Amino acid sequence: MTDHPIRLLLADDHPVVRAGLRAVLETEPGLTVVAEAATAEDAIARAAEGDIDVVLMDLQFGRGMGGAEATAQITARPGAPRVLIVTTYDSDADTLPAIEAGATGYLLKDAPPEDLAAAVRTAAAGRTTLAPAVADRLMNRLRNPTATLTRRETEVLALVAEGLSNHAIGRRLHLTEGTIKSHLARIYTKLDVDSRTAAVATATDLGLIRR
Amino acid sequence: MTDHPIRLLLADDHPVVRAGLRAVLETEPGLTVVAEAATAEDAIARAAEGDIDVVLMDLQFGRGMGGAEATAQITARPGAPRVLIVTTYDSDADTLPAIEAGATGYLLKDAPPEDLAAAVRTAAAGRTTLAPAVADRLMNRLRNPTATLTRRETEVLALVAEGLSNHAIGRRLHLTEGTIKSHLARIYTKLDVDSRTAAVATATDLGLIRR
DNA sequence: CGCGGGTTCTACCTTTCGATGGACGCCGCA
DNA sequence: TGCGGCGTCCATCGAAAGGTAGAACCCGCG
Repeated sequence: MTDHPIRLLLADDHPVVRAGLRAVLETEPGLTVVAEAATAEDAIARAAEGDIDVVLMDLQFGRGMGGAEATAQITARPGAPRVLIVTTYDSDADTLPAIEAGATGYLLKDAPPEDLAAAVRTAAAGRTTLAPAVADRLMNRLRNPTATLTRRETEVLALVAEGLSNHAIGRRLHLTEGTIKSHLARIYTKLDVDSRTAAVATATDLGLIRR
Repeated sequence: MTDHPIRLLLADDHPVVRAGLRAVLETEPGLTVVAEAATAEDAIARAAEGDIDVVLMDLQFGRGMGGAEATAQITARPGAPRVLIVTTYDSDADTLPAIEAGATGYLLKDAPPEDLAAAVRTAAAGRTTLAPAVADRLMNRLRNPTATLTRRETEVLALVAEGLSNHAIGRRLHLTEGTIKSHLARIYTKLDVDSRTAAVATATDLGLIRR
């Protein structure tokens, strides 16, 4: 631990949430909010100035870059601040990219204030805090490794999820209908399902495709 | 306008959001936060005490009742406070039930603080404020009236969305496969699609089924 | 009472899908 | 260098789903 207070940057597109984080964290001894950012781009620029210890980063910004990519860019620099994800969502599709991007912790916004402050201090020290729900998800991920789809397969499955027929997907991707069927067959075995709708259902559950 | 300050109840399961709303609204003259609730059930009980003018209500609570149902129960009583929805989401599936439940306004959490305060004053006066995105959605809804599915049809479509085959759906609902096909045919014409996956896609877009 | 709408069912035909098997090229590893 | 695994691509055939055209039942409502 250093002897100066921990300096925070709040990155969230919701003014109300920024005000709430500020209100909660500024009452804590040893914590100071020195800046706010309403977009991911602003957060990157502000974090580069070098006077920040911990960034509290939302994942979903209304427009522009997402929090995961911003996290990657912030942590890429030498001497970068720690990034603590504070978001509402805990789906697979969100948590894993954020953690891969170099986030030091992952909290949900329903966390009580004392947990939040504790996580900030932990992050400032370089150690990791995970929300229980996120930790569970990661453990499950390690226990049953999720089927990983190739680029082509996810591409095909995404179009299936939009309701396109095999023939239409083939035309869209400049492939034969037979090829689409072959890709789907592999997808079915990987996801352990036997129909396109079931594949879409489990893939969205696993966060393999959007929606 | 009355001469006493407008008394507010904050109903949101996120402590950070409650703190943010409190910080934003208490700096406004003529507004007082007199209570907070972390669950929909608490909000109903607190609103029944009669000393509240406006309830700021989230739609998504972690567990238990949702904000829409809580809104309905609060506004059902005589002399009930106004309910202003303040939420992150603006999907069809969320907005319409809330408005039907008697909400006086619908804001998104990315609203700037001054809009929030203005909406609270408008709500206290009994008039409606809608976020622009929500207003757009309602206008579109009026222009192209959404297909309405019967109970049976939504039931069938929900099972389709889970990946079941027509035969499996028939067994689940104690119906013939032919009946399922008949229901689906009607669903397709209503939604103007021609496949089960397309039906699931547009139905989820329209908020007719969950996920 | 008649009428419309929701629900259930039947039958036949066409289209699409899913299962299977095979082929080619790329890349890593022996 | 050769071999096998993997991603990609294609074709064939039985099974499932979709299109069409009915018909009957129940129930609420004018």
